[in-house]
Amino acid sequence: MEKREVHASVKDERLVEKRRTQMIKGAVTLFKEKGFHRTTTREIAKAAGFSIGTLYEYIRTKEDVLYLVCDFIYDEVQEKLQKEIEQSDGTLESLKLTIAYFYQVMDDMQDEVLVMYQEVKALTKDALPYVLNKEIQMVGMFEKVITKCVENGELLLTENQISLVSHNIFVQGQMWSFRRWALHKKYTLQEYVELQTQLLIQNVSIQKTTLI
Amino acid sequence: MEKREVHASVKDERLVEKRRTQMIKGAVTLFKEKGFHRTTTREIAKAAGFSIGTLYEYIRTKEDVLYLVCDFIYDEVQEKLQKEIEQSDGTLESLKLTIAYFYQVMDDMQDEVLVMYQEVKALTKDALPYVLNKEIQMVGMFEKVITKCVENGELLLTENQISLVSHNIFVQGQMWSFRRWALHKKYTLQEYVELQTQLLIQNVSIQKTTLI
Amino acid sequence: MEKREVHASVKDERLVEKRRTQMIKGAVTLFKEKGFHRTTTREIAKAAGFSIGTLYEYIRTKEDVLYLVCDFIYDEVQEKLQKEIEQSDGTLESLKLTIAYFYQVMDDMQDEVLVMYQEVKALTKDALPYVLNKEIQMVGMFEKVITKCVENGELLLTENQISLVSHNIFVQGQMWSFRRWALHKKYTLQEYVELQTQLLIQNVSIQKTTLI
Amino acid sequence: MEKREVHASVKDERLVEKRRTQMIKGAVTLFKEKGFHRTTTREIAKAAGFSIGTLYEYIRTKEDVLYLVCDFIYDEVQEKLQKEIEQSDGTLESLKLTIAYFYQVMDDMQDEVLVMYQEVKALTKDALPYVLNKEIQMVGMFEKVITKCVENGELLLTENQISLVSHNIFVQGQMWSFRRWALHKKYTLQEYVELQTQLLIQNVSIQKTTLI
DNA sequence: AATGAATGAGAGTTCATTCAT
DNA sequence: CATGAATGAACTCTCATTCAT
Repeated sequence: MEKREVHASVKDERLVEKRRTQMIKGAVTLFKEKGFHRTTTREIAKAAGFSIGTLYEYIRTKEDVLYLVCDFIYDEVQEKLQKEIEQSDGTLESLKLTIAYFYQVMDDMQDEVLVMYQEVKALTKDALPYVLNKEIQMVGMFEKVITKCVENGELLLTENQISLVSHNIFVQGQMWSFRRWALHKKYTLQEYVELQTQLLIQNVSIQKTTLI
Repeated sequence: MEKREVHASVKDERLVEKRRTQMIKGAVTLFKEKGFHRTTTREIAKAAGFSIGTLYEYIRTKEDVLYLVCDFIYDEVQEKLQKEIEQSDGTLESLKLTIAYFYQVMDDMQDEVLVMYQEVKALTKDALPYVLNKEIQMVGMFEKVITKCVENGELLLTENQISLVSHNIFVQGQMWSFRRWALHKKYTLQEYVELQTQLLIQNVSIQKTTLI
Repeated sequence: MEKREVHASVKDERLVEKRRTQMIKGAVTLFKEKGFHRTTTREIAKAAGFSIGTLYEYIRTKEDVLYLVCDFIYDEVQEKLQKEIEQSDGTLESLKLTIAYFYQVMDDMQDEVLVMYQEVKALTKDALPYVLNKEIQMVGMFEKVITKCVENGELLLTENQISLVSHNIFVQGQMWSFRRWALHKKYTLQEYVELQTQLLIQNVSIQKTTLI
Repeated sequence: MEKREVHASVKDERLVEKRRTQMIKGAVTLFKEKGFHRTTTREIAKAAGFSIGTLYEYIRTKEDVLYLVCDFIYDEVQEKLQKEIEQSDGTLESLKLTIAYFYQVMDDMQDEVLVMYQEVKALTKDALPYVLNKEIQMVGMFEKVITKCVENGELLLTENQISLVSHNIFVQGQMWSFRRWALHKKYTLQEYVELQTQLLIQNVSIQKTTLI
């Protein structure tokens, strides 16, 4: 699925890139604080460091900002994850590392994740498919790694199970952000990763020792 | 934690109850469709079947509606769950039934769950604690059932694990609503319950047979 | 000029009288506190000790309340003044007493005077003439007393002067209410009366001693 | 006492000044006609010649308009009076001229005076002290002029009397506006000035001739 | 390319008034 | 006669968007 183009009046691509980066950075902070709907375009412009007039040289509507923010966050997460996943070799150990890495990214990008998670529904109908597609892609990445493990004989899972486990991993990564009020009190990131990994993987692995 | 009172100008408690039910019902439909922020008070009044003036006889601000909706949904879910959980006897079978029942409730109340899940963050700061407390209570209910199983020797879990598993169950219940675009395509509710239960419980149970 | 009739649905004249007295009393307190426009009909009803529905059994519009309040205050002041004035015998001494008495009434009815003075302009166009007429009557009362003094040879004033002095006396009586923030700090009522009387009367009196 | 700043979103000070002048002019006309409470913000905007949105670029609340109006009128009156008073040389003649000039200003600004006089009480609690202070200042100006006359031996008045006479002058100036329904029928401005001056000054002056 | 003043549709909320009980 | 729930017109204020400079 191709990227939705956000119209800019300004021609200089370099400048567009630069301004949008400023914009996204400012917007994330604001959205985290007060949510998309309670944030005004003026505030976004100000946080980005330019005037309201200038803001509208780089977007068409306020929702474009939200789209750009979501798009940016997905890309960021996906890019990071991609690199990690390419290194995965189908061993249980590498799967664990991938998951740990993903949770670490979720922790690093807590604010962004929270914003995205809470505000996607505010996207217009025509931006939604693109965004859902992104989610599918990301879940797909986990599916790929897990499938490798299964093919490798390290895990015993049906296709349906693979898919659901992937969803679970993904959502539990987000959970670290959106239920931080409960989880951060009880666990450090390390503990959280450790526990979730135990619950998710160890138990679905082919238990060699017990089988003997 | 005591309930936050929402002020009503109308004295007749019966009537207040009745009107608020109408209001909540209408509001849920609208919030599901367009979200809290895009729904106007006039639309809420109309959906509830009375005039804008009447609406404001039963609430003080628009956010009161959101609070009432959230409060109602929590109570509904909790009440249903409570009954089920009281019957649980600490066997694995009854735990499975409890989870299945919870997922069924989540399915029955899909719209409500989605709304609540997406709009809680729109609540005013002073309503949030009450709502988070509700979540803690509900997670606590699962903790209780699971603890029973552990004490019964049916499961082998540390306290930390019990807590996390409870969070997972709860979130995976909501998942069925908020990721329905992905999950409902792949699984029926029965399959979803079956799969999640397998992943969650069977693997953490004390595997009697394999231990022999 | 005849009294403007305020319509009441209730027939029992006694009751109407009673209810309106309650109403006026409550309204004065409220109007003093927050002004006519910021006072709601509900508040008036409550302060009067009955329901909003009952309030509207005794008036037709909110402005009727204001009219009744103004009418009541004028009547009260006028009645008191009338008695005093009838006793006036055209001596300077009795004029002074009349003025002192008037200022005393203004002091006793501070709240009412303030309300009336500040809210008359809120009266509907068709109530205004009646109210202005009341003012003319009251000024006229002073004119009469002063004229007596002039005829008695106690004062030397033209008709124009008599009229203006009467206005001055009247306004200076109100002043004691509406400039209380300044005057009450500096003077007691006695001092105020003394000083104003000096300035007003002594100096326009036929100065027998100095003429000798 | 420093001026209360009324917030404007617009930066250009010149423009703010200009727009506010338009606003005040329009508002005075409307307030005179229907009073502050019966005038809507839209009407004010329209009378000022711009949209409701623009109005709110220059004020924060409707009450700001009232404050600006009052502030403007006080400043206007005070400025005019200041110039006149500086020229006063302590002779009775110059005092008379000052008073005459003040009454002339009150006549020129009839509408404004009426508005201010009738609507000050509608100001928010936090604007009131500033406004009362203005009144004190203006009364103070008269006190100064009269004191000069006393020091000059032209008048024989105690301090208390000076203060009260100043209040009287001030209120009688306003009277010309707020009792115009009675006074304008009977007197021309000249006559009014003449009569009030006689009553106020001639009689408190040291009557040289009669003392001989 | 950047600015920010201007716009006005539309939002939340209030409250005088009515009328069935 | 008394009540108070219901009504909706009207109000203040906000804010996404435009466009002349």
